[in-house]
Amino acid sequence: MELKNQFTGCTISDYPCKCFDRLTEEEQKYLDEHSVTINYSKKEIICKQGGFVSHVMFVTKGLVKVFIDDGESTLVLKIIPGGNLLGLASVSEEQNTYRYSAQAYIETEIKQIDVKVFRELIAKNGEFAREVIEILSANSVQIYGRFFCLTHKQAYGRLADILLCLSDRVFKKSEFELPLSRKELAELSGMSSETVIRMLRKFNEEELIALDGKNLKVVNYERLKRISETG
Amino acid sequence: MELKNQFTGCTISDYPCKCFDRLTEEEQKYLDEHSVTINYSKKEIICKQGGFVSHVMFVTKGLVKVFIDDGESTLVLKIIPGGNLLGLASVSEEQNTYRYSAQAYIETEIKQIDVKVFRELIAKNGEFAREVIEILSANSVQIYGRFFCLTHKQAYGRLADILLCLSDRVFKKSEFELPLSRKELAELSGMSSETVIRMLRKFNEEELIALDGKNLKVVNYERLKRISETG
DNA sequence: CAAAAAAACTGATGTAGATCATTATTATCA
DNA sequence: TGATAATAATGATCTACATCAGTTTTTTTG
Repeated sequence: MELKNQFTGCTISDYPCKCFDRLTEEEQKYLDEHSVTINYSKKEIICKQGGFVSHVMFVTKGLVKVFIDDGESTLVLKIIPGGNLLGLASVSEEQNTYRYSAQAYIETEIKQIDVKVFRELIAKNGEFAREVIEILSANSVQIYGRFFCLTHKQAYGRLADILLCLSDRVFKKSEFELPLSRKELAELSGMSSETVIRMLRKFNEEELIALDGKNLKVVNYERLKRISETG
Repeated sequence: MELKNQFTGCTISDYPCKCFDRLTEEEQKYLDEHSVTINYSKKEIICKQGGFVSHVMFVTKGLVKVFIDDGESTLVLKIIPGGNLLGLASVSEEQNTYRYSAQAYIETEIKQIDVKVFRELIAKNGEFAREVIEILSANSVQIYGRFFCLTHKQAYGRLADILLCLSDRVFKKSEFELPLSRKELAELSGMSSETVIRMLRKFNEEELIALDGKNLKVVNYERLKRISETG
């Protein structure tokens, strides 16, 4: 009976990017002709908040941090693993500048798609447009959840959320090597790195996780989930 | 030289809703035939998070609060004055339930548009689809700003932000009658109502605003702006 | 219009998590 | 490979804001 909604602070949307399936073979080819693939190494900036938009990007592989900052502090909007679009909001003609920055957490491959071509295809192919709208909508929902998480949950819950997100959606296994530093993890869960460190230790001591340096294993999924839900 | 980006916690997007202008006369008529206008009085719920989606809504006049909650606390995503779409994310077929609730702050008139018809028009009319994408993108940008504001600014800055937003975008004048209670104002700026009350008094004492009950006047716009920017 | 309820206000107290200061460890590089 | 820098870890302190507990004012309603 109890209707307890839950919002995960999960940083990625779980809606798969299917928009390219909607293109005809010809359109696919046209798009490919106006695309180019680039590699970024760890820490490299992929696009900069405020800079002119020229491309919509597709993350082929890797892991990308999408964030905004005001010169003093940083808010991570989401992280994008391979198989997802990046900078989709830029298809908007009103927004000729990027509203956020993107940076590679690890080695990352990006397919840059000419934004004009992308726009053309939207106007021409209604099914493609529809799928783009699906993705934009899913992005909104993801942001809402993360927004709720960062504003209304306490630190333990936020950290639990991020760990579950990494395990469930990014690496898709219970044991993995953390590609993020404690500081990056802190930024991601909206707290200080000292707090992250203390809380990770606590989780480790209570055997919710098994942590050894960068190696992390989710041991007690259920309790972690409960912490994520209760705060 | 200093590139100091600013994010307003402003709760509404300033991008005008122009999508209906993209419809042909015939399409307009078709849409109107599948729309209906409803009036809501103060505090009435317009749609409920989790409920089935049947309509996209257009706020003809009034003021609407869009929020999510987990049964314990509430996060106001945005407030929507007359002239804007509500529940646009619902055009997504994947999301057959509302991801947020909406409630009237004051007497509000809503035009309900059959979501199926709305979707049809998107698939049929590329220009319409493009404009819908514009709006979705603008919404994202607005949410990012608010997200940043609520997570990174301190209480004085958040409150200043909201007051400026009300003055600049909602009422479009420097003196107006607050339609929100202190509690609602608190919810909107992500703090307790006691804190709102104390801070409003402080703003009043320092003559940044002139406050008398529900009547509010922005006196020192510049300083309020500075407070909103610095924290 | 009196009584009840809700909203506004005020002061006192508590606390989650930031900040600061320092040491230990790991990674980087000449 | 040793020197240097970055990251990780830990304890002590500090603070912005919430929470609590109460009073006053305004609004609602029978």
